[in-house]
Amino acid sequence: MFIIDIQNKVPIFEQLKKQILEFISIGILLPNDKLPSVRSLATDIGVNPNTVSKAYQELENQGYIYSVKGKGCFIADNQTDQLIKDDKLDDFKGCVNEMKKHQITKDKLLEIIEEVYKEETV
Amino acid sequence: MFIIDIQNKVPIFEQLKKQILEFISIGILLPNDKLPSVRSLATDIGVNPNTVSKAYQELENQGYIYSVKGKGCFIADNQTDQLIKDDKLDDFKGCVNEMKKHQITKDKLLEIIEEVYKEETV
Amino acid sequence: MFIIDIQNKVPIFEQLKKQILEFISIGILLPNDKLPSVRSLATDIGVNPNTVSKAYQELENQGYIYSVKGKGCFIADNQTDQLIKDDKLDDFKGCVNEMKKHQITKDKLLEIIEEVYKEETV
Amino acid sequence: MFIIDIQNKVPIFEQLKKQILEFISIGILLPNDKLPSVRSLATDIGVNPNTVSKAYQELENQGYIYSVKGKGCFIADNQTDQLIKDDKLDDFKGCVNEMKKHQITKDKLLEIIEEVYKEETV
DNA sequence: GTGGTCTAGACCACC
DNA sequence: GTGGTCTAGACCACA
Repeated sequence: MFIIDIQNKVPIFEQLKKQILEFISIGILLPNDKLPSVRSLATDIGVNPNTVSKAYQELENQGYIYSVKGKGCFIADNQTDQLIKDDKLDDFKGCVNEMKKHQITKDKLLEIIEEVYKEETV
Repeated sequence: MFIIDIQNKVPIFEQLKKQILEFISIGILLPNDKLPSVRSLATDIGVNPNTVSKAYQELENQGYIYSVKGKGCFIADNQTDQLIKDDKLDDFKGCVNEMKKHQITKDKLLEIIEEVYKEETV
Repeated sequence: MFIIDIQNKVPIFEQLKKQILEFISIGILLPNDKLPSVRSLATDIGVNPNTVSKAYQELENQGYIYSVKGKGCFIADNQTDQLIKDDKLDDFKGCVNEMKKHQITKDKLLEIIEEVYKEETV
Repeated sequence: MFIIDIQNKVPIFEQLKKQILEFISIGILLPNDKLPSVRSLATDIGVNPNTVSKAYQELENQGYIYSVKGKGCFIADNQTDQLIKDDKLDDFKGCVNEMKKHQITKDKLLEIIEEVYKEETV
């Protein structure tokens, strides 16, 4: 289910977080769905349990999931997917600002958006 | 001329690289222009010369500048500004792909672009 | 395993890079093999860890190895040995061109090649 | 007459030396020919006179040229061109050894030599 | 434990 | 003066 790339510079726990958020955003993980246990997920993707634990803890601190002692971790229910999308849009805005700083024209950006959204989803 | 934020988590030498690339991209630094010397820039922005040196060396390895022992560092002359913009556009494309993955609509993105490009440049 | 000559004018980190590339080329170091840790190698060959680190980082930037924080450095897996050999052959071509410029005859070169390849490997 | 590339990593005085040796090797500069004066050559190619002087001094130390006070520098006459070619062949031998170390086959090298020597001289 | 960044201060080659 | 290399020793993030 989860794919992590050890060669990638972004830390493993961040990759995990990102994928979980993506699944929530898309609707694969719904509010109150149970996440895999730290230990099982760790062995599944071949990483240290501490790493999975760190990802879960950060997600919990940010309110995207909640943990129940002795039961596991679950997706939070308060418009989580919308919060995630807002975060992502903030990222996008930052990116656009970068482009503007480099004096890249609006048209170039629109062109790229058209191109990306025309492609079939893989 | 250069502003670095020592508190920021992004490494100082990366901040430096980014600003130099920005200046090239905008046209403030033109091909064959001389960059400040390692030592002078280091004292200017209050960091160790090694840190500036690392930034310069990485820029050189990436072909954006060239260094001449005993003379200084200079902006490379091969359409450097265009190469930088292309790199940036690649970043943007990656970002748009991210948005698409999160099932964010094209309209949202267009909206944000309009918003950013309407603002006065600071 | 690695031998560096501190007297030599070629920088230590370059000597290191060269030997690592040689080992990859020969097949002593295979894709995804782990390189010695920065610190252990540094003490082994009696240099500063920063020096080893610089060698590793340059090899990474050039795509020959990849590093994972908290785990170590590993040989890259994309036909790295072939890429290195191609680089070397480019060097050779440049060298032959030099000889031609100096109006050295082809026969002289062939003679030397025979001589070198006849010798026992040390 | 002389072409120096400031962007090149090899020091200017080395580039100069190399070109003078090349001209001797080819026969453009003959024994007892006069080399341009340090100052005139320096202004011609736009470098510091010290740099030209250093090149000349090293060539003199190595016996390729001789200087006469108040008159200038001249090409030495004792089989200079042959000495240069021998030096170059030593370089070539070193290069071939490098190739052998990387387990590159003799055939590959022969192939490249054929290729280079088939080309028209530019 | 690992690699990555940074400082302080030294020495060298080149111009 | 310039950039390039190296050491010693520190601190951080990641696993």
